[in-house]
Parts: sequence; structure tokens; C-alpha cells
Amino acid sequence: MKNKEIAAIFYEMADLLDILGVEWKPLAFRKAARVIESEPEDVEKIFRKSGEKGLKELEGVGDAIAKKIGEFIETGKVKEHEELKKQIPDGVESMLKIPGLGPKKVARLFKELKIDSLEKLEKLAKAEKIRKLSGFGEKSEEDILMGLELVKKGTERKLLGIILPYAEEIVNEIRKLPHVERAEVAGSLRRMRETVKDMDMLVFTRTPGVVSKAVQKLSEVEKVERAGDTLVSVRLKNGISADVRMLAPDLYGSGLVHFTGSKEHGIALRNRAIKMGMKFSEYGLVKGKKIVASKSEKDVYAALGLQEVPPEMRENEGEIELAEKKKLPEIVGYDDIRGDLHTHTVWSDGAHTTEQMVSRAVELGYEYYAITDHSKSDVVANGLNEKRVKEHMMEIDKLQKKFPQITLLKGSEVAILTNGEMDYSNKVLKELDIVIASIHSGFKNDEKKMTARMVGALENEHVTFIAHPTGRLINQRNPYALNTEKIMDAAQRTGKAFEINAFPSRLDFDAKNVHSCVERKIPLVINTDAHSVQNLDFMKFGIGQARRGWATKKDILNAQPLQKWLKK
DNA sequence: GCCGTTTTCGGCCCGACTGTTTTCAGTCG
Repeated sequence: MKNKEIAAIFYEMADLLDILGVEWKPLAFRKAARVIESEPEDVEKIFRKSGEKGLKELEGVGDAIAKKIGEFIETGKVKEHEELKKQIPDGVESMLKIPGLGPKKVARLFKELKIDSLEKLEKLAKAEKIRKLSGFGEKSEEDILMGLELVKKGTERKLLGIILPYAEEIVNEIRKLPHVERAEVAGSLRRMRETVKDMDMLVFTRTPGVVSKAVQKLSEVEKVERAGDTLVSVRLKNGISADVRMLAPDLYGSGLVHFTGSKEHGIALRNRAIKMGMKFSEYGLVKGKKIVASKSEKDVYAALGLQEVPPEMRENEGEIELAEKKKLPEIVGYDDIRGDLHTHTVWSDGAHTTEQMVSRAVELGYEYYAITDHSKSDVVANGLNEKRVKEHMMEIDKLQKKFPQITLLKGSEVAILTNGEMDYSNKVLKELDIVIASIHSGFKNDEKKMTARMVGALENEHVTFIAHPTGRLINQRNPYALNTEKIMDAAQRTGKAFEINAFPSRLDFDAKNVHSCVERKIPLVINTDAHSVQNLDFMKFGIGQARRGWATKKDILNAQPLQKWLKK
């Protein structure tokens, strides 16, 4: 799959063309890059099958770009890209990463001061040489030096599961401020993207100036970066930035639509408005001087002739076309999950007892709940041998009597060994209600071997589903070398399910793979993989990914009554 | 460079804030 590589080249070309001062072309390259990046089909496949003509079917891809894609597939290079790179040193391009420096300023720093590296930029900023350029001043130098620090610290995206609860806390603080009528989390957090760069929040008030000042004084604020009457940008104590936008209460709907994004979804909506003789911004859907819709999101979409699109689907990946035909899927809701099927206790590497975990499951209102500690070969996780499995089962039987309101399922997260066999014999597996198959060793196996291990597990009649199927850990570990097509084929053949693991650093399968499963009608389960009572609250992050992958209730086994899907 | 229910040429989403300006360009989301 070369889509990502090709997109990266076009993104880079756009940056380089920007620095050269070329107009509009960068826009076209970025658009094509975005389309290619999010295209589920392999563009190489498209090219091999139907040539440049096939590529041109893609939105934003015309003659020139189709030709470049073909060139990359054939030669591994794009000549124009190589030539651009010769004109602009890498160091110049990397200056774009500094907040406040865009293509115009970077071009001038390069041309007029011959700055071609971040080191040189730092040196000249410290030597107060940059302020001599017209349009730059003392503050510009300060900002550059601060920006350099940020770039050095790394600009890694933060985990949804860490940031969303924090953002919700802050929004709750804001709701308590005087003159605030409503406040909401917006942006990529509201769309439940697996990682986020910053927080967007919306505050609805009739006195934005007053609220702006109060927000700047919140205890979590470390530094105010920008402040106006409608927007406050702050850096919080945990190092993340937050944009707080103030709007009139009547603009609740248009404001939320605008600031929830995605950017691409927003652009598509605005273009649609223009075609309908209107204009759309956070200030409402407007015809001439008359506001047509602004109060609720539903109003705004309706006035555009669309069904209301759930935030998680707003990526301009076909949802608008479906909303137009009133055919949006009814995606799974945050209250639809009836039980968690992947949880740990102190019997292996969990922090809480079986009883503590079950009590919390009851509090969460689950109908059923599976206890699935690690199997014997996962020694570091204190995996259970056959004897302890039996003992744990007896404990679960006792707890079942104590908690009749919930159905307890005896399970295990069973390792798929490097030789492809399951860690317990079929005789043991047969005793279990839920058998999770997962890979915890031999991460470095090649694609063929790894795929075979997974397929083998899917073919075992006792296996219920595969946990965290790609093994990726966000920002820490890449997915296993794995042919996901082949394991999905095997799941289809055997009727087995895949997990959407809701653990913040996993979110595995991700939304893209979820979408493939939904299209192939492969069942899914959403689980927290909780290792503590608190972890059981991770469920919503998994549901978010399911919704991003357009999964409906009937695609998710544990959104359905137990007897509908559990054999035995 | 792409694209077409105002266009095969001439547009290309929209608005806020900052710094360096004396009215606005550049950057950001």
C-alpha cells in the first residue's frame, strides 16, 4: 500500500511550492494528498488495473497528478519533487514546523539571511539579527526561540483517552463561570479522533469580553498565547494548547458544526451552501443578510438538505452524500454496550480483585461481563496455569451467586504461541465461555508467519475473537507485520469476530479497519482490556472508534443480548 | 493544478488574532 508515501510526497511538494511563492498549486497538491491518504483502495492497484484514467476518478486528481502517481509507482520517485528539494534545503522546510513561521516568512529568512537550518535560525535569533528584516521585530525573535523549544520537545499528538477527560473537566469549570450559558468540547476531540494536537472548546455567552477574561484566569492555564473578544488561546499546565471560542447563544448549532470540523467536512458544507446560494460560517447559514439556520446542528444540516451527521462521521469520506440521500447508517450509540468482554483481575496482572471488577460492572449497568485473565505462557503478566484457571472459575461461580443481576462469563485471554498453537489445550478452551486469542510474543515475526498465527487462531473452533488485532501502541510501537486482508478473509470464513480495544494507547482495530469489517459484515466486539476498576470507563473511546468506522449496533456483538451470539 | 446547475477560464472556504504596521500581511485552524 503506497497511499501514505505518495500523499507524503505531495504534502511536501505543497510546502516547497509554498516557500517558492507559487500560488494555488500547493492547494491542489494538498487536496490530492488528503484524498489519496484517506482512499481505502491501494492507488497502486487502481493504477495497475486502469492506469492514469482510473486515478483521475479520484477527487482532486487530474492529468498532472495522475502522471506523478504513475511515475512514483513505476520509478519510486517523482522528478518534480526531487527538483524542488534541490532548490530548497531540508532545513528550510523544517522551519515551517515552528508556530508562527509560514511559507512567506521562511522564504524571506532563507533568501535574505541565508538561513537553511534550525541551528542557524536559533543562532541568528539569539544574535538579534532577525529583527533587522522588515516585518520582523523583537517579538518575532522571541516567538521563534520559543517555537524552537516546542519543536525540540516534540510535537507528538496526545492520546484521546488522556486528553478528552481533561478537556471535559475544563469545560465543566467553564460552565460554572458567570455569564456562560453553554459550553462544549469541539474539534477532533468531539470527533473522537484517536489522537489530538490540541483542545477546542466553545462557550456560548452574551458577554464574551467578560468570559474571555475569566477563562484566562482558570487555574489550569499556564500561559495565555492569544486573547481577543471572541477567541482565547492558552497553554495548559499539562503542556497542551486549548482554543476557547466565544459565541452568542443563538449560534449554538452553527458554532458547533463549524468548530467540530473536520476541516474537510466543513469545506464541503461551505461549498454546498455556496451552490445553494448561501454562505456558511460559525455565524450561521446565511442567505443575503438573513440567517437561515444557526440554533441547532440539526437545523443547519436540514437547511442544507442533509440529515444531521454524527460528529464522528464528519470527515468528508462519503457521509455527506449519504446524508443527502437520507441514508446515513444508524451508528452504535454510547449507551448500547451490554457487557465488557475483555478484563483482567489480580489473578494475572490486574490491579483489582474479581469482586471489585464485577461490582463496578454492575454499577455500569452491564447485562453480562467476562473475566479474561492471561494464559500461562504470559509469565510476565502472571498468566494462569490450568490449575489456577479451574480455581478462578470456582471463584467466579461463587460471585455469580452474589451478583445475580449480571451474567458472569468465564474467559481467558489466551496467547497465540509463536508456533501458531493456542496456549491451552482444546480441552481447557472448551470449558471457557469466552476465548480471546491474542499475540503477546514474537512481535518481530515476518508478515507471512504472523498472518498464519492469526489465521490459525481464527480457525480454532473455541476462539471467540481476536484481541487488539494489529498490536500497535500509539506513539510507541508499530502494528505487527500482518496481512489484514487475509485475516479478515479468515474471519469471514469462520464467522469469528475482531476486537475494538478501547484502551487509550491501543484503539485497535482502528476506525479504518473497523470500516473494512463493517463493509465485509465481520462481527466486532468493543472491550476495555481493563486492568483496574477505573479502566472500565475506557469503553467510550472504543465506541468512538466504532462510530468513526460507521459500525451499527448490529455490527457489534456486545451491543446485543448474549443469547443472540454466544454459542453454548 | 483542478474543476464546472452562474464559468473550458477564472476562480479556488472563512474568519480571528498578532506584530509590525499606520491600514494590513501572514499565520492559524
